[in-house]
Amino acid sequence: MARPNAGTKGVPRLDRETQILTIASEEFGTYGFTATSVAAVAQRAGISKPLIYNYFGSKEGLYEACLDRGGSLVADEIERIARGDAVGIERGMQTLAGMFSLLEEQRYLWRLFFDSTAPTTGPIADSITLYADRIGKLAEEGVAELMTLAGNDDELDIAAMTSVWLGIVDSLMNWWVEHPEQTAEQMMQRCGRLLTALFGGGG
Amino acid sequence: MARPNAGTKGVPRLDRETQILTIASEEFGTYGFTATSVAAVAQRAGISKPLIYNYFGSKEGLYEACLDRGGSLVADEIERIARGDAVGIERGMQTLAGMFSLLEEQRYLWRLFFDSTAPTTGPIADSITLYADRIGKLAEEGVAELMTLAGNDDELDIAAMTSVWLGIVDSLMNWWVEHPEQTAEQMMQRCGRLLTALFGGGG
DNA sequence: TCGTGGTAACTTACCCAAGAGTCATATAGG
DNA sequence: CCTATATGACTCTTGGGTAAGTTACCACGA
Repeated sequence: MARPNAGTKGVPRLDRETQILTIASEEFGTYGFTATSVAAVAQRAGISKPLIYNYFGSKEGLYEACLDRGGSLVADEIERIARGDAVGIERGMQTLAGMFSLLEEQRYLWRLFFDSTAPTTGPIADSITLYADRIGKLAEEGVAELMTLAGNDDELDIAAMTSVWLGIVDSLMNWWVEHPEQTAEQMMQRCGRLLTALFGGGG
Repeated sequence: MARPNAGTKGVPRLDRETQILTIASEEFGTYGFTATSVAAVAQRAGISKPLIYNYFGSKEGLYEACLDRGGSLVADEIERIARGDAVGIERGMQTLAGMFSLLEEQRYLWRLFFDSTAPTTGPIADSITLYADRIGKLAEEGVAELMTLAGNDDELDIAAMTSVWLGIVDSLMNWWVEHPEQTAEQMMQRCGRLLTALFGGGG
């Protein structure tokens, strides 16, 4: 039977994998794990579904590969900033600045680790936990420093504040996704003004 | 053919609808629109799937009914607080207090309006927009007041800050869901301490 | 230079499970 | 006997996953 194009493209596996991962990350990050279909990724990549299964094994395998690529990127950057000597709010602002400049061209990446539609058991959950914990741990460390400066070392307070901080980053990332024309630099300046308003407006 | 229990329960329609809505709201709020199955709701209610379709027409109809019940509840409360004379951070804290005491027994309700897996077109999207806008508008009003006090009236700044504020509420609600033993009163006191730490720790 | 066979890249057409939605029918009570 | 309440057993679509085959290219011996 005629099978037009079968095997005619000859793209090396690594190149193809990279292309698929880039597209898949964007789809997963934009629509979430559940709402993303493997067929849609294949179509956007201009290839057929089985090729993806051939290279990544399953939808979960594909998501995991996306996580591994994006996770190291984000976690490494946050770790780099954590090794600096900024503390309290200043450390938070520097982390934001790092995220903005790192993710300017792939803002959706942030959402991969906080996707509520991803499986909660199995290898994906493990991988998410790995990176979310790595990110969360650094966040908690920064928050704990801030709280200590204020004389508060209640564990639940720190946990709640960490959750709030991650929520703030999440909100800003989502807002940024919805305002594609905003540059990383503009976002950073905006955050500075918001902070000023917070401290000057009603406290 | 034998159909055990068909029609034997005799529960009045309104009672049954209320029971279904309570269960469905919890499922939708906990797992999201997509991940919730009508069959699961039916099973938890101890009835069959067709009865739900008979009363609510479709899965979307069921979700819409949940939104209508929960939306008025939440939006009314926030509006009540907005009519008070608190401004700036104080208004934010009062809104939080209102949410905590209103939703103590149904914390998942908050998530109904910010469910990323819900349809983005059709009647559901309209209904979500209706309530999310009502809530979002009040949030924006409060944020705008705060910003004005600080001498900032940039529209994008206000929009971003509103998004952050809603993200904060969202984080706190999610954290609360994961800490069922915490009372509304404890949450409120915790928020007070977090605010203190923020202003005392690194600004 | 020319087969020729092995392998990497790739596709069509299918299977199958899950879940939304429907139909025809059954029971109880006024 | 008529209506409201209720159900078992379907259908149909969507989407993850697979079997089996096709094409291009390259190494290698005659």
